[in-house]
Amino acid sequence: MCYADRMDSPVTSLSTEDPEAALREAPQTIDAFRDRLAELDGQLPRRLQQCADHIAQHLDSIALSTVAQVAQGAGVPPSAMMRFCQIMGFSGFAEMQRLFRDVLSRATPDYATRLANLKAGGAGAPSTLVAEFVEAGRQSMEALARDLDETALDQAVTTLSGAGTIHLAGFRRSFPVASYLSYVFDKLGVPALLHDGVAGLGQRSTLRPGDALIAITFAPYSDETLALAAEARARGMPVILLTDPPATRLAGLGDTVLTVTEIDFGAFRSLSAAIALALALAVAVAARRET
Amino acid sequence: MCYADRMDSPVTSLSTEDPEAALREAPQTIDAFRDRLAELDGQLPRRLQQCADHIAQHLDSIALSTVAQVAQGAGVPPSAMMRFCQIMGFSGFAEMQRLFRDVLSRATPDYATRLANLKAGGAGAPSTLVAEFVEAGRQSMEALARDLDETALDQAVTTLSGAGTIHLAGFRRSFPVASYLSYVFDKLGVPALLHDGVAGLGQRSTLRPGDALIAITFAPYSDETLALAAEARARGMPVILLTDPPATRLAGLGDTVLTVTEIDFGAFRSLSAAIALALALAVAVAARRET
DNA sequence: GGGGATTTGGAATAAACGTTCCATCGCAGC
DNA sequence: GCTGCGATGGAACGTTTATTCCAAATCCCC
Repeated sequence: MCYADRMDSPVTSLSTEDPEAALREAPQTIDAFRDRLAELDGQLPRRLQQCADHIAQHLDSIALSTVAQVAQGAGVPPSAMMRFCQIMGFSGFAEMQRLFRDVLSRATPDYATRLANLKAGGAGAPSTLVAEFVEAGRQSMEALARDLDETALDQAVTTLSGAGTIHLAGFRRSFPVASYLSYVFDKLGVPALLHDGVAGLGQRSTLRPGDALIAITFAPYSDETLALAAEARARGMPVILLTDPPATRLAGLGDTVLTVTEIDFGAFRSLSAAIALALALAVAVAARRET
Repeated sequence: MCYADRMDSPVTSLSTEDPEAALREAPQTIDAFRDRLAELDGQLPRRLQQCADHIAQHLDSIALSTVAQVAQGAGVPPSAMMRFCQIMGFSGFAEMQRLFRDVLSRATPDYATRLANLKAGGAGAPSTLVAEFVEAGRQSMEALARDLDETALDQAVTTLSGAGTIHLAGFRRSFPVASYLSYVFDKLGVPALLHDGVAGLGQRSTLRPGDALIAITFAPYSDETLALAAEARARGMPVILLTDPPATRLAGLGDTVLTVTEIDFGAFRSLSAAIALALALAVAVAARRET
């Protein structure tokens, strides 16, 4: 099947003085690790390919698992996993694991301790609140990375990069996101219009053919935003909805629905994830417009 | 096996029927762990106190270290560390470590993998941007937790909870933060006024004795915000500055200076940390006002 | 279909690590 | 100063975990 050893068959035989393939240095960073993984992909025997596939999808688990566990996860005997580690350039599993452990421990130098100390300030103390919001924000970020719908995002970028003016709608809780988008689009030179509802004046007449709308609203949804989205749709404009899951009630309102799971603390949400997604959207649109 | 006899063996060798100290169950969460640590503090023999002190300040390192390493860090022989684990209620170091490992692995289920996958989408791809902004936001959050000046925060809360109306100033990049604060204060029933600069109208006349100002501005600082802060000070109002470090240029402008290190990606910042801090500030102020 | 080479799985081995035990030490009360 | 008790440190032990090795299986090429 994938025995491609007619092509100079490099890789596995680290034996002699093969100048081309042998003597791989062990990856020093996670990125280098992934590069090596990609490079090896497709030219490995079956069991080793299983190792590679499984590891590629469970990078995190390496730091805290034993060979036996990782091997079982990949459906191979431990010895196969050992071979795989050596092919990757490490002396063995232990050395490979050290790479991931180092990253993990450097990622949180004293973060957890500090957070715990802040929390220990006592219920209601300002520093405790900061800790809680930091925690919520961090979790929101992770949820965003985990649950992002790349297809929907790509679609949104495509739609928006082809639009004339980009209209921005977001009230109440969502207004900060909308206003930041407005700022960012302005800096990037993308025509965008923030519907801010000042003085109760509508700006509906600015919705023109060829434009698009980004509507940002979280449950309980804002009537103004929904109305604006409906109006835009009625005029045949594409609508990008940025909301929280499940977006069932809004399904008919947007051509593209982007969802972010924002972890609340108390009654307030951090907006971190929504802003990060909005920012990425804006920069991607600007980049595609320029080309 | 060690988990089995945890059930029937009454924990450590703390004598027999001591009703006060004995029969400790092992902490199941990090918070419970810290509680137990605090409870034990001061009533331990010298070496064990050393263990407690060191561990309290290096909670993170437990998950990825061996007994020998932790013991060496605390300056005690491994056996002392073992005794400490048992006094904490665990069967041994392994069981204690499991608590921290579980937390660590649950904290990042597949986060790192997912991030790496997103990044691998190729430079400029929307998902790559999301990954970058998520990373930036997460780092900002950690920086906030690490560098928070609790004294300044407490001072700000005290000042604001005694104020009449709270004025909010933040333009351009800082406007989303200010507007969110405005929303939150409103929901919390705290009188607050957002200086939004609509139509170039000033709102300076609303600055009244007994009020306070929260001015949010990041380098390069916005002139409007600085001017408003100066005006407020001239009228004898307390000014809370929310800015990025170093705030040297602003030192004379605010009675209390709160700094957040926001990690940028490209030319844009996530605002996550600023919003988290602002949110905590608002909730703390509201809580103190009610009492 | 047979020969040579590679791959595979599991058993054997080695290392690391956690845990326990006991002799020694230090200290408080008598 | 002696006695008793807890604390201490290090060495010994047992378990877990990584690693190696080799015989059997598989595959490719001729």
